[in-house]
Amino acid sequence: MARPDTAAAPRVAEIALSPEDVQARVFAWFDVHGRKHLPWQEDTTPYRVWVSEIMLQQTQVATVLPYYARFMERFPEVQMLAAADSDDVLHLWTGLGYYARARNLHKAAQQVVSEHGGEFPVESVEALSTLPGIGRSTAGAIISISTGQRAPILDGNVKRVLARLHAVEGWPGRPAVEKELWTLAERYTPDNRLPDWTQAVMDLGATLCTRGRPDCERCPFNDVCVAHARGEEKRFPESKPKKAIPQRATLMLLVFDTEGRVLLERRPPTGIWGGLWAPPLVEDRQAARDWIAQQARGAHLAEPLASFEHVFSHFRLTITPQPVQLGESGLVPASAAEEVRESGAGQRFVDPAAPDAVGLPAPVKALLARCTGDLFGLG
DNA sequence: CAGACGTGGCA
DNA sequence: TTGCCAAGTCT
Repeated sequence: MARPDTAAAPRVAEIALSPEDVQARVFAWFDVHGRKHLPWQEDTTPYRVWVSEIMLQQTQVATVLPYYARFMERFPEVQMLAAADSDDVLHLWTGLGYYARARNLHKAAQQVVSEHGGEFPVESVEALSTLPGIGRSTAGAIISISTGQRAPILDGNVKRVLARLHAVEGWPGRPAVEKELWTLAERYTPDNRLPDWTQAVMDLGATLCTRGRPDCERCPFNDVCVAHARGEEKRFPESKPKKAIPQRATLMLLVFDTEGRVLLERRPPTGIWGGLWAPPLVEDRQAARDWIAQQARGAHLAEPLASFEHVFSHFRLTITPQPVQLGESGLVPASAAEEVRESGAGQRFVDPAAPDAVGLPAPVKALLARCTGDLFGLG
């Protein structure tokens, strides 16, 4: 009679290969084509692997490389990271994005030192996952790479490989689909060579089974891959449902002191650019006037110099820089700047030419460079 | 569960 | 120029 798995479109198609066969092919491919000399592969302590895995979340290897080098030079051991000032950690993360990763990294380091005697709890995925910023996949990667214990991973690369190999229907962001992929990841995870396995499956996805132009010619599974057999490798994994992104607008107050330095405020610990430094952001001109009345008496607003649009994955932000002129003529009287400077904690002036001295969001850095140039041009 | 959270690369 | 998305986790 009609079998349900062929009558209705199956969510997951099976392949004519045992897990042992799959593992053997992956290892054979990895031995020839895998990446074996990335910086975090040289000395696979839990700490070094952990830092790399956090940086690599939603971030490509080429982007991470320089950040990882600077970070490990500054914080070679977890104790040094735990003892560091949060500004130093954020500074090293400037430009990498997803700054909650840096905040969690710092917090987790302190937990490892204070609650685990400086040793990462790598005895289990569950124990490791209690640290902030470490989810199931990152825990699996750290454990398998640094200890060799059997622990599956499911990052974007592995999702793509498995979704194509088994023609898994649905967007992997949906929990039900992700669950199917975890089941497959668990099935194929071997009992030996765990560090190689974890690196190999990610390499396969990152260098061969890529999103845009999968190189099926060179793929060790091109004879069994269901998506490839259907000529639909580009259709898997299915993409996220599109949604119109909302618009947000904000004014950025550019307050300068007599030395041409710009005022920064520390942004709230949560939300966009959380914990980083940026010029004060306000809703509208009235809020700008209120801010000035409170922070720098006697100042007045000038016209905006330029506008800047930054597109995040989930909203579009229009930033209109609002220079604040203090006093009657020229730029800023020292007395007024002094007033602002002393107005509260969480504020500081920095040289726009060297904004990297503190953690600063990339778009803000670009905007500052433009606007200060314009402003001084008026000079 | 669905949305929030960055940036740079690429077509 | 615009849209999509890359080694995910947290709320």
